[in-house]
Amino acid sequence: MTTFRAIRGMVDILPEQTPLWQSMESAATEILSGYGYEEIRLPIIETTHLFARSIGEVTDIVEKEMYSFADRNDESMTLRPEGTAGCVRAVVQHNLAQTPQRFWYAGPMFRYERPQKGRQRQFHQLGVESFGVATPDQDAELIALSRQLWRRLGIDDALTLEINNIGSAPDRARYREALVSYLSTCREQLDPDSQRRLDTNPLRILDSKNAETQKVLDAAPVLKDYLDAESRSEFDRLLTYLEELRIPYRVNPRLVRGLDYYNKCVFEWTTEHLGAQGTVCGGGRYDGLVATFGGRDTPAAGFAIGLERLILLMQALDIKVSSPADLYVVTADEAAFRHALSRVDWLRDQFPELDVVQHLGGGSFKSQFKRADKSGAAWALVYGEAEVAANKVTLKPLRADAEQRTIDDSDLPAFLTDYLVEAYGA
RNA sequence: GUGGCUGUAGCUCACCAGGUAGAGCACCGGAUUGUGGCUCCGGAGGUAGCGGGUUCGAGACCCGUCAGCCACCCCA
Repeated sequence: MTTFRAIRGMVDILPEQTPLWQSMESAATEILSGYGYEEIRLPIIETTHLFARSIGEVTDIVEKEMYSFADRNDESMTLRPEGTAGCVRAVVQHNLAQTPQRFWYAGPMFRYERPQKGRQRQFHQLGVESFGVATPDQDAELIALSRQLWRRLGIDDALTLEINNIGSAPDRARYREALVSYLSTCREQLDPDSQRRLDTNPLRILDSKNAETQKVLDAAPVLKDYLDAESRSEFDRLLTYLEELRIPYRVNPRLVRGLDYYNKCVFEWTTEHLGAQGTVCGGGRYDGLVATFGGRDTPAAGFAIGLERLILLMQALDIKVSSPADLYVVTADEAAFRHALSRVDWLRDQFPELDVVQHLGGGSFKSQFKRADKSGAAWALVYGEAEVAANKVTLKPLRADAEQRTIDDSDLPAFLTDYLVEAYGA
């Protein structure tokens, strides 16, 4: 007999965890719709070409991290490693961005990496994308929105904003040339990874963690000196907006994102609490991407949140949520169960907001009450022989320190109405 | 993909020059027969990740493999 396990890097989210996920998701969707962002749902599989084109042929994601396979028609398909490419594809395909648009989506992403804390092969992202606004007020809104979410979740203090201006594509091309010619003179002093990147993706050398490499970089040309006046003044405006919003930030001139489509403002929210995988949220502007997918030239910006990392952070900060039941129904025997069945069913119709757990599987009153206690329910509804005979029900408080009482069936709705007001202020 | 550490009950972990496994929590039952939470008593649950080797004998030693963790790398 073979036993099965989830495959490497694919993680089950168990019922114990889902309340935390749900509370995080509902906070996020509330905030997003509060800002006027609309949900868009996209396929998990796209053609391989779509990702290679947008993320970049020589990026690590495309070179070695994609789950790609030939479908039955021998076309190369890929499980999406990120969401922006598919979103932009949909925007172009359906011509959605004739006027400015705000979208969001959430779902699983796939990258073939070595699993680690905060890094899985299937993980979940919440993506937020906006199309059609070229000015930095859009970047500021995206950052402010994310900060609202951190506040709502109670993790605001644990996150810091890093931000950088990587300029326009032509700016970066000129800088790239200067950087390559400088680094080529001291190629020997670079770590092997950086040497390789010199030919493929030189800007990524900037955020190398290698100490020797960083030393070499200290004397390297600075990206900022190659930026045009427009992107500089836009970046300054963005910083002004952030100050207006009282969002602390750190300008990190070596913050370079690993996806080729970014330009101008890029940012990351990072934390110290998660070890090496400390980036919880990352994004920036990608003004050229819609056009490279064949759409009308449309400015755009967005970010993605790593949801597992958010959950990990909430757990590190000991943030808990729980939603125990309201009522737990205890019945003495088969006859009492049958008696209670239609009454409980009626209750569910009349009070849909109540969480009612009915005890199943029989057992002694004692064991049923033990379960009732463990369910976290506020009240036990007890149907015993006496209650059934007299059309009554016993209400036993499980949380509060009070006496149980027995009331007529007909008084139960009034009791529950009062309970709901008391418990939820409804 | 590279290097290091780890892998014993559902969970957190112990034991032992190598002589065929234990604790706490959780779970189930009981302590005058219609009542939980505390306490006490009892019970169930492990082919010691998997495969191979050394040995009279291995969970303990060796090799392989799978998985997790940490760092690199990468990014969310």
